[in-house]
Amino acid sequence: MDGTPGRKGGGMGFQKLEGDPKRREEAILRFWEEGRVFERSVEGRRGRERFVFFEGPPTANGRPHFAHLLARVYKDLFPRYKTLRGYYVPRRAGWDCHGLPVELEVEKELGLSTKAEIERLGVENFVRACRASVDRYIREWERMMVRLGFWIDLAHPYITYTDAYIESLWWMLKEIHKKGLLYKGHKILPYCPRCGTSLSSHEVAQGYRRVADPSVFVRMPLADDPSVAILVWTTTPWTLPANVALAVAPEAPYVEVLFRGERLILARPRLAAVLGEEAQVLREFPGRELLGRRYLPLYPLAGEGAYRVVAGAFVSLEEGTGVVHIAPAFGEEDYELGRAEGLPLLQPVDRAGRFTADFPLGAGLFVKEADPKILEDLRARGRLFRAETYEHEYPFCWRCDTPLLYYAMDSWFIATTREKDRILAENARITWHPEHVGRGRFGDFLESMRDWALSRERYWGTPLPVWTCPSCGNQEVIGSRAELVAKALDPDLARRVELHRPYIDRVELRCPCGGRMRREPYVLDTWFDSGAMHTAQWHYPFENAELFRENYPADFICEGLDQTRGWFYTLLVTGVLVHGATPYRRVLVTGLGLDAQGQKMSKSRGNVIDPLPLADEHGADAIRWYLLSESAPWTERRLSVDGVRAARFGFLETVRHCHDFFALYAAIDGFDPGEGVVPWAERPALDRWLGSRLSQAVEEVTQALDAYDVVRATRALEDFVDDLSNWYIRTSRPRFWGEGMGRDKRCAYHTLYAALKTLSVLLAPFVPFLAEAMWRNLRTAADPESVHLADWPAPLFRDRTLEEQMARVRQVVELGLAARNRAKLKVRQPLRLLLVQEKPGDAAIPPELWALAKEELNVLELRVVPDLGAARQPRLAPDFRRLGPRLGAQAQAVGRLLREADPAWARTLLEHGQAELALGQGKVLILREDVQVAWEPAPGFVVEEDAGGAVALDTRLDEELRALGDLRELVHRLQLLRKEAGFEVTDRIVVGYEGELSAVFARFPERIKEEVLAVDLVAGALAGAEHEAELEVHGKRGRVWLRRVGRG
RNA sequence: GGGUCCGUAGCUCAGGUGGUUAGAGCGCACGCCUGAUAAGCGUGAGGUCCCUGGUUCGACUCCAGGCGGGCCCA
Repeated sequence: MDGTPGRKGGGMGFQKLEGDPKRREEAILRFWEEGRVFERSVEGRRGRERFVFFEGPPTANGRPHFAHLLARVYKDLFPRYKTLRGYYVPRRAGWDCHGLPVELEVEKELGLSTKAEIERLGVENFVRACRASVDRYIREWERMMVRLGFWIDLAHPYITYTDAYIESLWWMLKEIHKKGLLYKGHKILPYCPRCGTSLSSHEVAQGYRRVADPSVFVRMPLADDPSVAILVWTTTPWTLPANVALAVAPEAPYVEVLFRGERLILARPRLAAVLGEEAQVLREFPGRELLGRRYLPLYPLAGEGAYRVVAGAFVSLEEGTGVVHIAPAFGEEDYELGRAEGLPLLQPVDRAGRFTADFPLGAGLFVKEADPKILEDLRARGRLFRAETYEHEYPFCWRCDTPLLYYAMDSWFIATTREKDRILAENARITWHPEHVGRGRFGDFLESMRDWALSRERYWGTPLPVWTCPSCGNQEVIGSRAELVAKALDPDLARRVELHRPYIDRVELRCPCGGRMRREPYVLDTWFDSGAMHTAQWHYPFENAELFRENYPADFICEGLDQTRGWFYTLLVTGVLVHGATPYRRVLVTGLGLDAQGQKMSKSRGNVIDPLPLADEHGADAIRWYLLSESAPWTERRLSVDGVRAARFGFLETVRHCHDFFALYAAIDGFDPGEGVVPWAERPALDRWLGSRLSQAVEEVTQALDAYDVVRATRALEDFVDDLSNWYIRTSRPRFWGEGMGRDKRCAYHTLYAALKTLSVLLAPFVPFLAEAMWRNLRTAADPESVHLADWPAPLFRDRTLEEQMARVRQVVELGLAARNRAKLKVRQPLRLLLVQEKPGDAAIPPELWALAKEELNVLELRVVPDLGAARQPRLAPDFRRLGPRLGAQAQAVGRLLREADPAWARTLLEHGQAELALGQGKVLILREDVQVAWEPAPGFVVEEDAGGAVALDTRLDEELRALGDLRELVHRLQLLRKEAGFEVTDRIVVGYEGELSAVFARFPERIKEEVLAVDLVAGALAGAEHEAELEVHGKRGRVWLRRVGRG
């Protein structure tokens, strides 16, 4: 690695890891780049079974933020994991470059807001700006992906704006055309007046919002009897000028009522909701009686055939009045009905969403802004019955947030509905995580499928490859550049033209009739671009037929829930229509990213977190671990910086400390992993336990990842690291302190080494930087250079008995520590005895495991006993229901004596079932049944008990224990002084002492020398001392001097 | 209105197929340990497991209904 000032030890030169996440990760990034590690991790598996991953291309129109990372971490995790498992996992980046989002960004940049302004600037200039904008954002994304360690081939991405990509899209469209599924139609479509184009259903789906709209009831007086009015309801008053008919349900009951002096007609089921109880029903009749009745128009813009009542199958009796206002230009049902009924089509609104001169009252106003004016007018003319507001979901343009209008438009469609069954059947073959999205949300969406409105009247997009002859109406769908050249009037132009507007529009085709065919001036819905990547990324079928075949379908894709209607849909549809089968087998759906307040994190809300500074502060690994371990991928996530910090300090730093502990001693001892390996079966129980736990971790992580259960995998890793750090290393520390390299120490080294090395591989897919840093430090010359080039580990062995025994011992330790805590006796004070109430299996636990508990609890003896009788004493409570009747007046006195009874006497009673109690001059015979018993600790004992067991701690101190306590305390102080003096852990010293403490030095000279690495202890002041201090241990004062004599 | 998910400690979240006393991390309080040390550990306080009803010997868990929230669709 880089210049970490680690201690160089033996041959391996183990070092502590760089502690600063930014410096550590940047060093790893350099290593990866210089060593082409990603490329090698892929190429090294060439020839093995493939694991196919498709990258859902980010839209290159904004900077990446924290919420974007959510799917990204899983998109990186699984390919990395599969690579370690031995699969060949090539994966290329992709960039979604076309479409409204990009145009919008550029419009903002150039200060444009209408299509007219774009035309004035020139489409060529505009399109050039779009490409430049895309290129700029791609670089931002690349920067983020590199820094966070997302491994994907950024050098060879698929880019949707290239001619090659576009050519593949043309080929696909032609295939779809050949199947008769491409058609031009005239339909009512959701339309964005600001962008000047229609939108497809999956685009509309992105933009629903809850809004308050007017809720308006209007009177429509009958032409032949204006004293009676039909009551009509609408939430879009601006469509009223285009009204040409009213629709009723012919079979439903309608009523004419008297309400506050006027006569009104509405559906019977709506009466109570609209008019309350007040209305008086004059007559009831079926809706069909109203058919053909004429009414007085609000605005008489239409001529013949308008303003009559017609039948509508869709009329709802659940809202409004049961009479629906019909404006064929502004609603799909209205349009269809208008065609069927021969109603005129009024279109008083222009393409920018403003009223035309046809409707002078609102001329020039945006329709929604005209609402108040229309209402005011209707009120003044007595036509307004009631106006309220109404909260409902209304679609807005998913990009520019303009309310969408429904317009009758010419548009090109893909007849997806004709292949619906096929698409549904293919969806059934996809494994969804979570399962309910595929069946519920996505399945439902497929069920309600509509034909895909494919064309956009815009500029920066894949041009629709359809040419039409103005003279004969002949149409050609072009499926390749070769075909274009062959049919072009100017083949030379066709050969070199860029396949974008405005260039492509200059290419004209020769029509058999002799006419000059012009291109239909549309571009494609950009979702077609990304949805077609399964094919277009290879420039198939013009190139790479083999690659295409090997990579279809993908084994795994992963994107956010918002892609249900987006990429998941268009990918599936294009795949099924063109290739007849689903393009992906398994999909992992990630949830929305919210901010700390629970608001969706989005650029427009301004609540985004920039991942790069966060990565620099806590590390990309911390971001990853946070996202991966906190909760299931598909849950909605509140993203917080605190969570990232917690992931770092709660887990990653613990891992690093484990590694650094090893590195510290391995360097001192010159540990060589190739030497003196002791077979696992011959190692101490503690080591075998860790080996078994390690194997358990390997099993669990493997199973969990195979099941795509990431949280379970991270939990298994956290549990293992906790055991490693808080039990294995904690209890093994003294094993690393001794001189030389004895057998036990060797076992400890090899065990810890194996655990850390395997751990680094297990961690590699999750936290690739830290794992790499560990691996780089731990690997031998025989190991791959990078952990990401290693093989996934297999479990070594499991010893479940040993795992259970260790769990039991740790439980005893917890109880013992709790007892100490209760007794307020610090662990540094040695105690005589811990009694453990025996549980099944205890007898089989080997002494070396119990020894760990003794050590941890600092007791001289640990004894497993059938019961804790010796440590407890009974306390009696008299049962007056028995004593009263028998003893009468004496009962109270006896009761008092029983309560205060000597424990020894009480024990006799319990053992023999009866005992005599001295009462005054006489005696009373007390039976076992006469008392209730509560057990309390005997003097000198503390008993600790929980569901898992019970222990009793002997808390009595004698002279020896106190002396040992003094010793331990003194040693502790001397260690602190060593640290204070800045000595290395290997420095040998001489200690001088004087004062009351001399007694402790004199009593335990060898123990002290050993513990504090002293070669000599000298009574009195020490000449040339480097450090000197006043000490007090348990009331004994004194003075000590420390001096180094050389390194060990 | 329909689909779907969620509702568990102050916060963020776990809790196959129903089973003693509902957990973790963070935060808080108290303490411990310290040759991993600008680290580590333990203990404690803190819960009507959204509500109501049902099934059951037993429901956080299953069923029904409701309330609240998110996303999506009409």
